[in-house]
Amino acid sequence: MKYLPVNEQLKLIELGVEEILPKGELQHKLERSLETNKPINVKLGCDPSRPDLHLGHAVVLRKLRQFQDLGHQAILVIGDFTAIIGDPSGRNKTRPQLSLKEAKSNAKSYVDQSKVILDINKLKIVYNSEWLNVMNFSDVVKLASRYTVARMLERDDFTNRYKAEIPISIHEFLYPLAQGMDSVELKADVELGGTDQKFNLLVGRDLQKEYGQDPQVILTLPLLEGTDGVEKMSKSYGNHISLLDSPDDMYGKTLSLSDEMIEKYFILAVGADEATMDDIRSQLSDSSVNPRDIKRRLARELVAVYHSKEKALEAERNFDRIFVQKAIPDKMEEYTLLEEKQLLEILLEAGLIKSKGEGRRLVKQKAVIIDGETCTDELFQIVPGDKEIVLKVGKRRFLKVLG
RNA sequence: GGGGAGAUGGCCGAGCGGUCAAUGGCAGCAGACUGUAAAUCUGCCGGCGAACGCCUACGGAGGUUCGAAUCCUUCUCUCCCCA
Repeated sequence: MKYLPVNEQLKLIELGVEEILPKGELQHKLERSLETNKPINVKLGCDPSRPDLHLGHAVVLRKLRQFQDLGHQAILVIGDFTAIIGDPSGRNKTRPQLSLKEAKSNAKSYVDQSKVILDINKLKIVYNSEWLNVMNFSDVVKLASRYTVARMLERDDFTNRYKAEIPISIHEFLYPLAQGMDSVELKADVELGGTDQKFNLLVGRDLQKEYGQDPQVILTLPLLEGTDGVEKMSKSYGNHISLLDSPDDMYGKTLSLSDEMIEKYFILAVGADEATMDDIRSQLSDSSVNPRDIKRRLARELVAVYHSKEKALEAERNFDRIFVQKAIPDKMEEYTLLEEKQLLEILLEAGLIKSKGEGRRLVKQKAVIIDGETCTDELFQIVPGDKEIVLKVGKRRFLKVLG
């Protein structure tokens, strides 16, 4: 493997990064790697407590990919064991604990999805239950003795919860230690994570020192806010753009972002280079350019990254048809009607509404459209006929009813 | 071990025997305006039912009462103070 000169590697690595601690050490490690012609170990832990990945995860995954492209060894640690503890980071509550089985099955789909970003052939995938699940109580005691309560309480989230009199369970203190053991086990040179992971990453560093290892360099990446532009992207906040989202959804959700997020998304989600960013920034500050058009470009590029260029253009055409010309999409869910049925019944079965109560409300609010006509009758019946009927609920829920 | 406080809808938080499917805020949804932006305004916001209404719900289980989120018993959980 031929490596780039250290300063060039550093320049790339630093892109879009929040913090590198300590930076000098990273340079050191890279220099040594160059001299010995050996890759450095770059670790990224993932929490398989949710089965699907979104753009927030993509930020760190892309950084890991970058290390792969630079010729280094990327290690994806599936935190199947740590998921049964539940990461307390950034939470004001104890996390639900998963069973090892649930974690494993989530992990599977996680790895599948990460193929979009990572070079799976060069990726080392490990499960931390391999070493954590075999530790016995005395091993845990020994491990726990290497850290103090005061240091644990340095964490904001613990301090805040403690002050707010919100419970903190003892096992939550074990989370950073467990994650740190991963670094020891893997002899990680670098560990990546979101800024909310800083504490956990530093604990890994400390533990490596305790175990006589060369401590890892920690590299944190900014957290990407979700479509609401406020909270960090998370499925539980419902503000995420999933890597599995269809091109249409991905495009649409991107356009619903607030303008302030455009720049950040270009850097973190698209991975735009400096030249592109200069261009984006100058357009954003130019009052004659409508931010919407820059956002459209963002949406196109985003879809192109996770799907393809063609899909991106198609998504844009669909979007324009639906939201600009207010027409109907050319592809939509279909429903085959066998007998006369109530409209609400159909919508419920097709999943366009959550309950009939919701459906009634929507009809009252003039949000249900049948073939372009606003429906005002909650009890409307649909009879199977020769021609298809298009049902629309709200702005974006469509259903084609076939007779 | 002792003493005190508390557990309410997705979240925060009122209510403290009927008028409570439960004030208010946030989030969400729909409509208007737009660029599926922001801001703003309006409406909705447990389920079933065309509707009178019925069912489920104020940590769990019992009980008192014509009637309980509200009172009692007990269990579970949390926080605080003392040892």
